[in-house]
Amino acid sequence: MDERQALAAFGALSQETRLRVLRMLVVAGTDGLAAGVIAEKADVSASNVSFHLKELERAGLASARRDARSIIYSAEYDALSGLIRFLMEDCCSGRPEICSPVVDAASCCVPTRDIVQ
Amino acid sequence: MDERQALAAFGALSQETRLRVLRMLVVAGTDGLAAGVIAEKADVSASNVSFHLKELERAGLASARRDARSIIYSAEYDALSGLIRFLMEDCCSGRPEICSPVVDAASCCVPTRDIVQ
DNA sequence: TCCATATTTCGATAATCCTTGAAGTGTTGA
DNA sequence: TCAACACTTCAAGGATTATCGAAATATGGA
Repeated sequence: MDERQALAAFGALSQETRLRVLRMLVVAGTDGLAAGVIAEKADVSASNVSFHLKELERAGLASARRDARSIIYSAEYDALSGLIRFLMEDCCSGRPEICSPVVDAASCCVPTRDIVQ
Repeated sequence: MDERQALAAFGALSQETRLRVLRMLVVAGTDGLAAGVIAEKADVSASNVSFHLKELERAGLASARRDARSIIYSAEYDALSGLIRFLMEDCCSGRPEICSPVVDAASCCVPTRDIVQ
């Protein structure tokens, strides 16, 4: 992830509806969610959710595929973890001790003793 | 870090000058940098850098203190790591396997075997 | 084929954000 | 106290972003 992509991603996440939608998509997993379902869950109009989904897509944080009449959106996990790594590079550069709380938080996901190398 | 703070932080980081300035501050460490130095490094006008520094401050990502004629800005590491944790919660919620690349990246900072508890 | 469904695109408007230069505030040293 | 310095604030303008409703596109079923 370069600066350009990071800027786009931060921009995408800086809007309330979009942040909520992305979180929905993350929870929904690889199955994704139809645009209509997202609109309903987020309580916004069809055209508005479409606008925001496009923004998330443009930023690389979501992707779309058609399924019959619906268009299914899903989170781009690689982009999300790339963004986290981008932030961590900032955070850690020159100051390794800063990141330990983050690493602690990460340990909720993957037991630290299982990380090899 | 709640949604409100995260939105503000993402907004702050979604602008090129601000992202660069924050990275400078992170590298500069707790000593921080004077506004004038930042302006020069970032190649923007005094009033413009002041505007962006205020935004970073408002988002909780930087703080200011006066030192003689200068105003010294420094990165708020807690906010930064809070933001990373916020993103990780999103990323991991329901999908623990996603975070492993992030944890790998984190291991560059703190040797995983040193994390106790 | 025709209609209903699901979503996107468009055009207009409102809102927010960024930039600039000029004026203002606080600090130091002569 | 006055001038220079370091920075901030202000007001105005331009640029980008968000929202809305209406019209357009694509799909599936009767």
